[in-house]
This record gives sequence, C-alpha cells and structure tokens, in this order.
Amino acid sequence: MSDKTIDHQMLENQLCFPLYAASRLVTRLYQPLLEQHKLTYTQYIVLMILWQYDGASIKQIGEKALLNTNTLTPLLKRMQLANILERVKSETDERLINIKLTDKGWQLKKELSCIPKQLISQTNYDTNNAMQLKNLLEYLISQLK
Amino acid sequence: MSDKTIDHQMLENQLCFPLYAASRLVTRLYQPLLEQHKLTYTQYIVLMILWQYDGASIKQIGEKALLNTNTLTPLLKRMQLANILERVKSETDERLINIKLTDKGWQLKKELSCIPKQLISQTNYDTNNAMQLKNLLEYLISQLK
DNA sequence: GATAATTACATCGCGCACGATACAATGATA
DNA sequence: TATCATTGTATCGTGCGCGATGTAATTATC
Repeated sequence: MSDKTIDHQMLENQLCFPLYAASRLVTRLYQPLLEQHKLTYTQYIVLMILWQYDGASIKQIGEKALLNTNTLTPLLKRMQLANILERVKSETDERLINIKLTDKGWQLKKELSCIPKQLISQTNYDTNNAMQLKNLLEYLISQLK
Repeated sequence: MSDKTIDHQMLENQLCFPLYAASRLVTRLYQPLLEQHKLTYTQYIVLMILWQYDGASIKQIGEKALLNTNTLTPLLKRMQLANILERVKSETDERLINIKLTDKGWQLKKELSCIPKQLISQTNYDTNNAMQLKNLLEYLISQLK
C-alpha cells in the first residue's frame, strides 16, 4: 500500500496513540497492587531506581526516570512523609540532596518482589513479544532522549 | 539466558518503564507543535476522534480514547470554551451529550495536517520499526482492554 | 576576591488521569 | 404505574507531568 493512501490524521494510523493508551493501561494494571502499599506507579519507578542507586541525588534520579525536579520534589516529599526515604544534604556540595532509603524503603523491596510475576501471570502476554516490544521501545527512547 | 537470572525488580528489566517513558517523550515531541494552536496532546487525540466521528457522545469518545468522563468532561468544556466544539443534548435520550465540531474545529483539521509529517521528519525513525512497534502495542492493548 | 555564569533544587500554575461518589434520565419488572 | 436497576454525565480529591520562574550554592573569569 502506498504511503499516500494512509491518512495520518486518523487515530488508527497513529503510533503515538497506542503508545499513550498502552502506557496508561499498564499503569492501571499496577495500581491495585501498588495501592495496597500506598504507592503510586511513579513512586514505584523511583523506588526501583533507589534500590539500585541508594543515596542518588534528585538530579540523578531524574536522569534515570526521565523526570524533572518539578515532578520529583513533591513526589519525594510525599515518600519522605510516608517514611520511605530521607533527604540528606550533601556535605561536599550543599546544592545536592541525596535520597537515602529508610528501613521501610528497603522492606518494600521484599514486599513488592512478587509484583512482576503477578503481572506476567495476569496478562499471559507472550515473552517473545514482550522482549521485542521492549527493544523497539528502548530504541525509540534512545532516538528521542 | 535463564529467566531466573533476570532481576525483575530492576528498572532495566521492566517493560512498563520504557512504555511509560516513551509515551511521555513522544508527547513532549508533540507539545511545541500543538501549543501553537493552544491544544494539549489529549485534546488532539479527542480532535482526531471527532474528525472521524463528529457528533459522538462523551461515552463513545471515551471508548475510543480509553478515557473516562472524569477526564473528558472538563477537557471537553475547555475545548468548548476555546470554541472548538459544541455540546448538544440528544433529543432521543437526554442523558446523552453529543459533541459537535464547530467550524474552528474543522479548520484545525487542515491546520494540523502537517504535524504527522513534521514529527516523522524530526525523528527519522525507521518506518518498519514504527509499524512493528504499532502492531505489538495494539496487540498488548487488546490483551489489556 | 568581586562579578558573572552555571548548577541543583524548590515553587507555582495548569491540565490531565482516575478512583470514588452523586445524580438525573431511562429501562425493566412486578 | 410505582419500584428498582442501569446508564450517561458531572463533580471532588489526589497525584502526577511539565513549562516557567525563583533562589541559594558553586564554579569560572577577570
């Protein structure tokens, strides 16, 4: 089919819409599981980053999560209020704020460890497809970042 | 590689995160183009639906966009305020509100017609990859919906 | 070492997303 | 035709996302 026969102004022919829709549907899938621990999806993303890079600065977290300070600052404050993490001013550079997980923050790593499997079993989404999708998305992200 | 060697609690091994990140990055790409017409990305989605199904009810729009009334009602009111559309109570069923595009709403179809091409040229993203990605996403959505 | 530029974070405002709830119009049932 | 359930929309509250702007700490330049 020639490209000229495709009406790119139709929702069906857009790449962006399935991207947007799938992202929200997946988030909805997570929500009931995370809600039990009073977490949101974005907070879960930040937690995963901290489990791997505990003590990271807000800027560093932002680079991993692709989020800016105007999203992260209030989010981290809510998580601090929930006793999941602490904010510690760096001694070498007082502009930096290092985010340290509390015991509860580490405990959540254990409590949430079953979530990936629960999701996989819920959706019975083919592993090959998932891998392929992940690769394509990561390539797209590398192009856009 | 055995599945057991993968730590699913690491951000790198999540499918959900690239989905979430890619969706936001693509939205950011649209924003400067849409901003010139005082539109948001979600409003653009709704517009595309209305160009194809002018006069649809809020519920029907929600089914296409996968959005609920608590998102759509205020969004449509803002678009009405911007003179893009009208809200008309159905005569046969007074619970239904039909959304009709104004002249300005139709005019936007012409004005925004260059956006898809502009995006494609901005990203030089391979067409094959895009098609493949679109198919995988649509399959995923069909599984989740 | 005073001045200017940069960096890291905070704040503000607005528009989604979405669960929960309310409410009026309609349809179904006895 | 009363009663009850369903349907379509509206409203409320909370938490992102993010552009724009502000501020304090640091670094660079003279």
